[in-house]
Amino acid sequence: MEESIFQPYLGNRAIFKMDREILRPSYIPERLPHREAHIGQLAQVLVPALKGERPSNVLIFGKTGTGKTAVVKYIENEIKKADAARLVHYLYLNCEIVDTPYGVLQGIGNKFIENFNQRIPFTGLSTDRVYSLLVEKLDEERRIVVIVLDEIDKIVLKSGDDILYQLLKINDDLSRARVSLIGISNDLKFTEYLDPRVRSRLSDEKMVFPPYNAEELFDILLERSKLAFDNGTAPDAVLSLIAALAAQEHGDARRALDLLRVSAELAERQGDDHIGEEHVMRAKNKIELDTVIEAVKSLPTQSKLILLGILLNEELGNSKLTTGEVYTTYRELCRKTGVAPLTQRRVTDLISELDMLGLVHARVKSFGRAGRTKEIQASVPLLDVKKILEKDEVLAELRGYRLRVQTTLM
DNA sequence: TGTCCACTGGAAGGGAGGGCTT
DNA sequence: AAGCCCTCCCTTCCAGTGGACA
Repeated sequence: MEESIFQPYLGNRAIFKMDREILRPSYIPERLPHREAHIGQLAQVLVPALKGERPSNVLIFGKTGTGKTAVVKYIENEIKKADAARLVHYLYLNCEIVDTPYGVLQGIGNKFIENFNQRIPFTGLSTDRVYSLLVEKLDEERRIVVIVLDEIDKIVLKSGDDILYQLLKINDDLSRARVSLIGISNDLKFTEYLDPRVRSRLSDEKMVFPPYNAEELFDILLERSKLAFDNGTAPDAVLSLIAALAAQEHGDARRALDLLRVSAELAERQGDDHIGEEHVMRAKNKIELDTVIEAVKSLPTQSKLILLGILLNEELGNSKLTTGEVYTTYRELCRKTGVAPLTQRRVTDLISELDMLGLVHARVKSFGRAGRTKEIQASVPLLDVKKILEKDEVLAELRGYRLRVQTTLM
């Protein structure tokens, strides 16, 4: 056999029995422990579709990693297996990715157009045109169309509920096809932002997915590790530890599975034949740091400048800042790098975005006579993140830069 | 009790960049 | 080529505000 640089790492101690995809959250297993009841409930709602009747609309609530998407995908597979599957079109759209009215209509429409040349373009048409095209396509056949809108709260937040209103009354414009909606939301209060008409139509049926507790997470992990590993690779004690850690993070099964997968990868890389608690702890740190680093890397330059400004202040022992201070520093960094500065209004929004990404803590606080403003504090490891920021071409010239001492007094 | 600071965050709108239609 | 349309990223403008201090 030929020598290969991969040779030493191939073969001998493969810790994964099969494909490691099994431990990715996107993998849909044969059984979803502790979600049997939800599957049953949703199946019951959707069963009319198999008889050619329009099912009720459904609204599903639950925090991240509570199995919402998994259940919905599971049902999709089941429907495809059924005899009447031809009549039923089940399509899934993530509104965090397609987050504009135009995008949603275009996305749905294109699932019904096989001919590439006739596809709806991603821009150029008016939304009304796209809607008409969609109606026309849907109505070509007698069929039931179930549209799953995952992260439906995201689109409402961004573009309002007009698009939902339009989709909810699309049946009035159809003569042969029928459309049902399944909305999935992380945010329990999301219906408060909806127009009452939209709210009542959308939530014919409601389902709530509670977070998993530690025992339930343990069962999920056990089930998956049986598929992914040989006996003894992932001891119960390790699975319990992972379950306990993930239970603290609001019962997020996705976190639990990621933790198990990364732990296994670390063990494998180290040449161990089973996962130990130390792998889990290292995996936890690795995941946390990787998440932050990924988020920082993909920030636009302006946001990077803002974040760097906050970190440079922290370096000087100035860890709690006001919007004004952040903006002053930001202006200084813009001058140094020759970047055209944005207005303070815009920077306020970018700071809020950093907050939502979890890279900084920002909350409004009143200092009485001294005004009312955000109190901003970095929540990332200073040195690691600084190093990442300095890799950006524009920020590179700020390497080693120290802030001019502020004129503000203690 | 009222004042007043330093913003906050909504609203409206502009204009660049994508691309369709005629 | 001219005329539209949608989205993104920003700017301009501004009424509103929590609470320390006088």
